[in-house]
Amino acid sequence: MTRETLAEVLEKIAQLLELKGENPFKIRAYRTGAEVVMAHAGDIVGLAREGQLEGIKGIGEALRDKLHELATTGQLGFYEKLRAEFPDTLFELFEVSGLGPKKIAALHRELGVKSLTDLKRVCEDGTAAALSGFGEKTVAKILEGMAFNEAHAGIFRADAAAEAVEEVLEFLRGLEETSRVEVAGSFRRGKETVHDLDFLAASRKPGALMEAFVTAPFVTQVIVRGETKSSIRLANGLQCDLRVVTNAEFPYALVYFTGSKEHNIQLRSRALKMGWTLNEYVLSPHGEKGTPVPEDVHEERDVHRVLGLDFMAPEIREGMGEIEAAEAGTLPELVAVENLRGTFHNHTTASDGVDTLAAMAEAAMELGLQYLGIADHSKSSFQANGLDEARLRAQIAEIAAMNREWDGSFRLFAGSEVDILKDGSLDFGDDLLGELDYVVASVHSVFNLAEAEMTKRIIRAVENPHVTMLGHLTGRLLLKRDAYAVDVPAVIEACAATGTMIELNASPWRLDMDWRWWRLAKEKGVLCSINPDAHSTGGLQDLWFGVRAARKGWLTRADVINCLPLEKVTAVLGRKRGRR
DNA sequence: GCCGTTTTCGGCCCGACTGTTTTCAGTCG
Repeated sequence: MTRETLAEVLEKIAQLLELKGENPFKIRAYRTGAEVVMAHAGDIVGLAREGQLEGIKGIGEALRDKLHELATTGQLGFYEKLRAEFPDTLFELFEVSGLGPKKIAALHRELGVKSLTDLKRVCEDGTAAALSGFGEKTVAKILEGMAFNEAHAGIFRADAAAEAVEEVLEFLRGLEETSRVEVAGSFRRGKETVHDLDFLAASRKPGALMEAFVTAPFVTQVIVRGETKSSIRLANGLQCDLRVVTNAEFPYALVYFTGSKEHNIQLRSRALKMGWTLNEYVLSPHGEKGTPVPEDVHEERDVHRVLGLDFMAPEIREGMGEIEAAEAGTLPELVAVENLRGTFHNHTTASDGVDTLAAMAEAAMELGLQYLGIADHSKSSFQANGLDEARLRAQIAEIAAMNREWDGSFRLFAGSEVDILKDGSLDFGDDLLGELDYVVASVHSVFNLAEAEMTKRIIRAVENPHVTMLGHLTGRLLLKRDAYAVDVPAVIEACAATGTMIELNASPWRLDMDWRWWRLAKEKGVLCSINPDAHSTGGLQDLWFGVRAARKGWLTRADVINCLPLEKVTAVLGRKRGRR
């Protein structure tokens, strides 16, 4: 029994109660319970088993008993009984944008809809549109939502992929048949989403290695089983390919299977010009009077070296000028996670975070950071329990008091993630914004403006001298919600003109602003802030995803404000206000 | 279903938007 399972069952119960149209506050109690279970600092599973959940806020008598039953027996009668009332496949419908519990319940009750297949049918044959509360537009929206999901089916965010990578790599590294193993493909290149995972191993006993791989505990399906290549599927549906080569082939194979395709094409044509032919296993003389092949190739960087190139980090291998730069010796020294000295844009229990100010600070110190910026939501973000003026002023005072305690060894910066309202004005007045160490301005509402209007709105916010940085520029949620319409280059231009930084939101759901825009931003002189948008202490770890995206955008430590040490960062935070 | 206290039950986060309605329900953030 794991923490995740406990929380999952509570969340599932909440969904089932929604379908039944239960009291919304009871439903919320189960949701809160699930969050509390996930966020609890101690051994929540052990406590549940021992019946020691007393005194945990959000877990009352009923949830206490249910968690105890679940932790001791692995089952929960109440849950099983609820589940029996609806088909399991009905839950797929919750993933469709525009469909909530009421509509799903109606579709199930009135039309016997049990699955996505049923849903599509009743939408297309007109029966859904005839239901009370439904209409043409509703049905069109549902079909649109289904099409979006279908278009993104089989794609996984980097966080889900990262967990799988860790598990598979650990397993493969533990095998005696494995001499070397790496993850390759788009995951290694730091892409924000992946279709599948590519693993590459070197071994003298490929047969035994393959056998171990296809019978590993994480395998739910063997798709292909061969001597040098096998494909399996994990429980979450992610496909993992393993290719096994010899030690001598490994550097070439790693280059080849890391890609990208465009990068590889350019590399191969470069090899041709030098009298070689390059494939996934070897570099060999090309044609009659081919060039003799260098022998000292043991690592990936040796492949680059013999081709007359500086080492190119996997993240920049997108065929976007990296080979030319590697030849000229002008590749940037990419930012690394160890370069980060602090970070901005983090939430606490004051708004919608699950950990306190003190806990967040503690976690930042444990990560070796020198400072942490707090930016809870502002009052218009009701759903996130945004702070009003009085609560924010209280938080500023609380932060000041904590900073006095630390005596300069660590610092919290008092900020706000202030809502950019529909017209581009901000949720707080300039007087209050002026009391903060820094301000992140973000759009959280009215996503459906026309591009010109949205662009104008954001630029107006950026022009406020108190806005230090722009939060999650496009509002996208990967695989869930597209970016709203906005002219990104125009916003970058405005940020450059006003001395406003742009956030690289490191949450694996966002990774916004997208890596494809950072080279333009850098060229314009816009500073980046890699922000985890952490809603818990664990969320600070998302910085890792942000750094990967920053590296894909060719950013160096000089381009990222939170690489600055504490003694230098304050001045840069205040630079925009100072230039008025 | 939880919490806090008024110690036995009432309050629990709010507003915009959309589409279906004709005054509001559902969804989303």
